[in-house]
Amino acid sequence: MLSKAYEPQEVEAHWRKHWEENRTFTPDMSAPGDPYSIVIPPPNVTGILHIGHALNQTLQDILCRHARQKGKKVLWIPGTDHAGISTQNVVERALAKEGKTRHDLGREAFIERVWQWKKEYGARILEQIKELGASVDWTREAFTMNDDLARAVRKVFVQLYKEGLIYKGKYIVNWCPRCHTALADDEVDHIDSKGTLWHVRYDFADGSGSVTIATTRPETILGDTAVCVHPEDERYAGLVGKKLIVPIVNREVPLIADRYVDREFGTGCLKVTPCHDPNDWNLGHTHGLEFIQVIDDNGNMCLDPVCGRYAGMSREECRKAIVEDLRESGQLVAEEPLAHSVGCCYRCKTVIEPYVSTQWFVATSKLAPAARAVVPDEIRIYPESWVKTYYNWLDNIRDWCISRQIWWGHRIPAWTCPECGELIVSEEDPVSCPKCGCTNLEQDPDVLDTWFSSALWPFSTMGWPENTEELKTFYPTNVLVTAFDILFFWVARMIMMGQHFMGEVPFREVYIHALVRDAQGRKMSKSLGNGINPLDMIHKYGADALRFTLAAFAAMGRDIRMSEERIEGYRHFVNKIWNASRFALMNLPEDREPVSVDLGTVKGLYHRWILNRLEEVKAEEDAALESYRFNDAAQCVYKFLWNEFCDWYLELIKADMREEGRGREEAQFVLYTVLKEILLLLHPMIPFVTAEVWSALPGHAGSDIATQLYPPVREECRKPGDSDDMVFLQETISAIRTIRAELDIKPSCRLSVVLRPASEEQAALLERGRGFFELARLEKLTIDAAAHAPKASASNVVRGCEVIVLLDGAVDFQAELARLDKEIGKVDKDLAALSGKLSNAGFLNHAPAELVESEKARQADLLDKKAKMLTLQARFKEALA
RNA sequence: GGGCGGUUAGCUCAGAUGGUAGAGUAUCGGUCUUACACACCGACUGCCGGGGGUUCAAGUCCCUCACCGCCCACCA
Repeated sequence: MLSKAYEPQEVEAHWRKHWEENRTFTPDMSAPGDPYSIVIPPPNVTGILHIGHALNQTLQDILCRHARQKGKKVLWIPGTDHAGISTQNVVERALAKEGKTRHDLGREAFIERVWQWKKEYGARILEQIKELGASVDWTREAFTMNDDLARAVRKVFVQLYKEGLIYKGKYIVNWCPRCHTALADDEVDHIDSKGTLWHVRYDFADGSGSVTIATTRPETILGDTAVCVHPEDERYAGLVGKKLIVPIVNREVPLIADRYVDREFGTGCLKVTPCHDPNDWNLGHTHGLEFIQVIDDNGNMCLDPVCGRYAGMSREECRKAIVEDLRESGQLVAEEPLAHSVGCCYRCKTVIEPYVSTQWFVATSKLAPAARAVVPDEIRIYPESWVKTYYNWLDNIRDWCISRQIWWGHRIPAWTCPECGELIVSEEDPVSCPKCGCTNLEQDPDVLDTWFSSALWPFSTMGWPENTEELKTFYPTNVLVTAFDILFFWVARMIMMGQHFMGEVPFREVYIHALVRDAQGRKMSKSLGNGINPLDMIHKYGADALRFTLAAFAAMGRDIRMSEERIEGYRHFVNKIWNASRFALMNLPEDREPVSVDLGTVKGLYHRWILNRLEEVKAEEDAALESYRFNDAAQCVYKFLWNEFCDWYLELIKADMREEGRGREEAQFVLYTVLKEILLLLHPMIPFVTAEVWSALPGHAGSDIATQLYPPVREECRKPGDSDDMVFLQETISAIRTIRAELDIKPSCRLSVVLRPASEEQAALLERGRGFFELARLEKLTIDAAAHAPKASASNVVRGCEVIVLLDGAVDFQAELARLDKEIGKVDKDLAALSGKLSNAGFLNHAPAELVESEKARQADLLDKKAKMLTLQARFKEALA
């Protein structure tokens, strides 16, 4: 027998182990069924599971489990990402504690150290994914630095190089002086900050006056090689072409003109430092300027003589010193505060330095048009609102800098010959220079951007470049589930690579889910310490409760504000499932399935009702999941189980269960059927408790719900008419309960009730449902249209049927009067709205006839109700008089 | 500077294709009615951000304003 309250820990551990040992989620390649596949967005090996992962994986798991139920052959590939910069940082920090740097170890030893670290901690995040219950195929676990993925990376690199889609060149790139590496444009975070705009006077060389430039970076003055204005700026008309003297360094530079300059900003006059600003870099090239580097790769002023006394200072120190010097020399004309955004390293938040260096690039600008064209016809993005963002990014894309000056990552497969300078790009390590035969080749020291290997993930994890069974069966994958923050880093690049190398998009659909925020709406982050740790939640409330909460709040296109109370709330739901199941098990045969009965012809109205509702819910959930409306799926089953199955159905069959006979057999079989199917409906969202209960069902020992199919449609159980009859009976019972509660009559006090049905049919229906009124705790029930209404009675009207509760002297008569007034007031309010509608010719002429009819019926019903209630009220008053 | 999203019950949020405003939680009242107090029965709460428009009908579609939040962008 199941314990009284659900205790998740043991149950979850048991099923996790069961599924892993039985390889339940490793697809049988020879099995029939359409393939369905997802690749997991690989979390960083350095990472620990945060709530965003939990959401991401829960949603994928729901889709996978549901697909299995629909008879599909499902492959969900797990794995991790080597996360170049961030992993290197983590290991470097560990080294720093030992007082060492990676340079003390040397490249090889350092990489060895990272692998060691990965071995030790890399499994941690995977363990955490297991705790969530993710039904991934653990036999196919992948890692972006594995040998087979490395082979894919090399092949892709070499081919793109040969096609001219990868090139090497000297450009100005985003440089993190702390991580000591180049970064891609999208790895730069722009953080708003308060800066200063300094206005500095530059004098003409011929002594004929001056211009004033505005800059936020005076330290780069040392590298100025021009001053630029807009060609049509009248303030500077006739001055273009003259020479100016750069302050501090006294360099003579030209005043040039370019339409790039914004006349409105600052003084409309711009100093040009081609080596230290991407725009100035462009100006430098179009105007043939001199390129002078003044800041080094550590963010310090170059030791080169050009920096003079500032050499060796940090950027910040130099800025201060130069401002002071300019102030002294009188060339600082003005300074004003300026709010602007500063580029920062997305990993360490250090201010980015634009830096000229030799890097490798992917010509994404050439790959972008094809990637753009497949949306929305070949790839559908949900919610659709992200399509625009996707287009916008691709339309403005610039080539992707893929080389990183770090050690941890896929080393670039390029070698240079020290003898003749030949550049060799090759899948296999070359032994000698094909041009001069030199054997002393040097491999490029850089590694690839982490996202380069991630971009291949959908096919590299399936064994590409081999033409594997997996690829043949499961590529392209069905859907990619991710948060929007990596739409660009990852999704767009996967599409490009998939198209280029597989000749086919990597997935058919993209589902962009919410970002999980804290209760104040802030992004959860380690630094804020506001994260809800999913593991804590799992340990406290169970994985099922966490998962269901995430699913229930995963409304499309909105962020989720997560708080612990919600998880606690849904823990109650999991417990409810447990207890409803316990009740069922107590009332079912212990060792065998109940005798089956024909569900299409069961007699009890409540059976017909619950079976009909079950059909509706099955269809509803299926439709919701098919269109990624996880919250709708969660909510419809939630309500069905709690408010219909538990609150009404289980209560109603208690009477049947008391004695043996046909009634009990019917009830047992319907109960058994409905419970089983509810478990199936819930299983994708709530895998553990459903698995446990399933295996406890009679005749189900050893059966695993995870391998069961979605419950089939039972057309013969669709009986909306019976269902509505049942609802009428429920409304009648509720009316009695409301009277009891509002008049403060103890539940233990059994009531006498008179029902005066509005029609023969209603009378028959009430008679048929007579037994249900036990739920209102009655002593005597009279069903008779002609029955006399005793004067001392409380009343209400349900669908024309008068509900009259006999009162003895103990009740508060004033309370009943007030209650009647309130009730009549409600009716009046509805009537007012309705009659307005129905007296509107527009409504009568334009609205669908069906609607007009039903509104008229409602009006008639309400008028009838009001009349009856007024009569009852008058009678009641008489009794008081 | 572009683009996107939000504004619904005290709180946190649902409300696909326009047709009587919902859930959890909180609050109030009652109940050990033998599956569940992680429960049950009932009650209460809403000019659906402001204004305008389309429509017989708008929380839902259009315009506009306000305030929040996010994303993108080479404002020196």
